[in-house]
Amino acid sequence: MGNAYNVMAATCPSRTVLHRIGARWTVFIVNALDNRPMRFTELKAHIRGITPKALTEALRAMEYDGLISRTEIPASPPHVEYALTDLGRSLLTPLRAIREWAESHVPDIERARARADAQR
Amino acid sequence: MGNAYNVMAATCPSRTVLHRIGARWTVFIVNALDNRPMRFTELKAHIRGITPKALTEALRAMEYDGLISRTEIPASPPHVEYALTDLGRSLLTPLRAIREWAESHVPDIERARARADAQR
DNA sequence: CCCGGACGGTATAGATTCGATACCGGTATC
DNA sequence: GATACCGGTATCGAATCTATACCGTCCGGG
Repeated sequence: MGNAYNVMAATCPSRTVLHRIGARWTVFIVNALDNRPMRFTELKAHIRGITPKALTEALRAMEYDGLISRTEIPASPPHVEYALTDLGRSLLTPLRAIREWAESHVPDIERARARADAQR
Repeated sequence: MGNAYNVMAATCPSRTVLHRIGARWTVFIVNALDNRPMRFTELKAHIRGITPKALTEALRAMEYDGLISRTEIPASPPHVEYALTDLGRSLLTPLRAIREWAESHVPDIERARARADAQR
């Protein structure tokens, strides 16, 4: 059956969805939460180079879209846990594929860039 | 075998690769060039809402990275054709998956957003 | 020869987002 | 009481993206 949505259409709602998936840190967060929930500082340590502001914004946005859940745990000391929702977990396969493509094609891209640089 | 690259490392070159894949228009362009080369204006018409500047920049960047090729065809009238390279074609499968995820999960995301909005 | 249109872009300005850095309130531990 | 960790905010300047207007080349028609 055909799909009701088409990202190529300027005003299609799938555009905003795609925009969120493609946002700077989404792929990192989904991959990081792959096999267990994590706390804020844990995520920050795991995803090297992310600033707390960027992490906060990404987590809030993903929570808003139902990709992750934020749970305050009233233990002592209290802390916060972020976890993938079912919806977020369904993103895991495609985003893991993206991550793997990136990691496995670094030499190809670097070769292409070097060739392009040399051409001038 | 383990991978030599890891996107979670702050300075890993795979970061720049991932950044390019995740750039605003890459997924659109790769999907558009799926089964045939296209000309500039054709791409612009196909990817609704993209500005010529954004398209130019995205195409240049993707050419630099070896994902697409740009060919000036000296016919009459002369024109320009953009096509996926082998490397670009290898991105097709993961990026098509992303597109399909976006198109098929619109209702889920919209429900989540509505629920979050209602909560306040 | 001149006009108009299609093609493949540039130029410029404004809005938006991003990153770096510093700071902060609450809780627990020493 | 001092110190440290957690989960963030605040602020500001730099980089990026969008909208809009414009442009040179080539071509076909009149």
